Amino acid sequence: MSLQHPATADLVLPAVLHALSDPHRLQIVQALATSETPLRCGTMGLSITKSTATHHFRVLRDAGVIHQVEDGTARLNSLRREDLDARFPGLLDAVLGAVPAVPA
Amino acid sequence: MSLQHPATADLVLPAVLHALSDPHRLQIVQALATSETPLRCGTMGLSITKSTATHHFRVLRDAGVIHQVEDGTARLNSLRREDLDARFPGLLDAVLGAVPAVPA
DNA sequence: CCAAATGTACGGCGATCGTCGTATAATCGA
DNA sequence: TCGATTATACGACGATCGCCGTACATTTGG
Repeated sequence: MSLQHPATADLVLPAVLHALSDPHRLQIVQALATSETPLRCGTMGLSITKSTATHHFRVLRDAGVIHQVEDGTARLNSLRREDLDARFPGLLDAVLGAVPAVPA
Repeated sequence: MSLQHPATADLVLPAVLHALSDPHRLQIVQALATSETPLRCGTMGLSITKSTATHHFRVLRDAGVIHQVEDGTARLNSLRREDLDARFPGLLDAVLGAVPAVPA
């Protein structure tokens, strides 16, 4: 049995924006965006406990920002780029472009 | 004494996204975006009490999304378009483009 | 001057959020 | 088989959120 993900048409803006409004979740999204391949939960350098990380991944998945597939004991995460672009054109790119925007 | 607004350089993405993650606040932002001139708080058809509205306007102002100037007993609200575009290029447009995206 | 209008401040309410610890399930490697 | 690894589930905690009612401050108009 696979994991629950909202359909593209069911993505709602407030939920997506809320999912993106947490620094840790933004870090996850950025890590996925800069990766060629799906990433496991434990490989993103999050400075939080595993249970908290699980919570954040769930928020992102429930909002439709990421897609998760089980792979043994691990879980492979990927960005739902096309779905987000289809539903909210330009939004993801704008957020990703703004994330590293805290230079010296 | 005028109202407190964060400087453009002090705008932070999570706070802005959080401010935009509420339907009522999105409604305010959309109303301001589609208006040629600044709008008073009471002219946006919000189905909430005045004190709740005050709260939402404060969240938007603290995040740097809107600008408020006092005008007699009223308060004139405007979008900080240029500041947001400078700090987070494309973000506001993407959000505004996505807002009416819940048709039948 | 007084009343109406506009919006804020304060306090309270239930709900959600972010965090954690502990316990648990599932898979892989020795 | 057994232990290590990966991640979840559950319950708890304080903090914040969204909402409201009431009281208040300020300005405008009669």
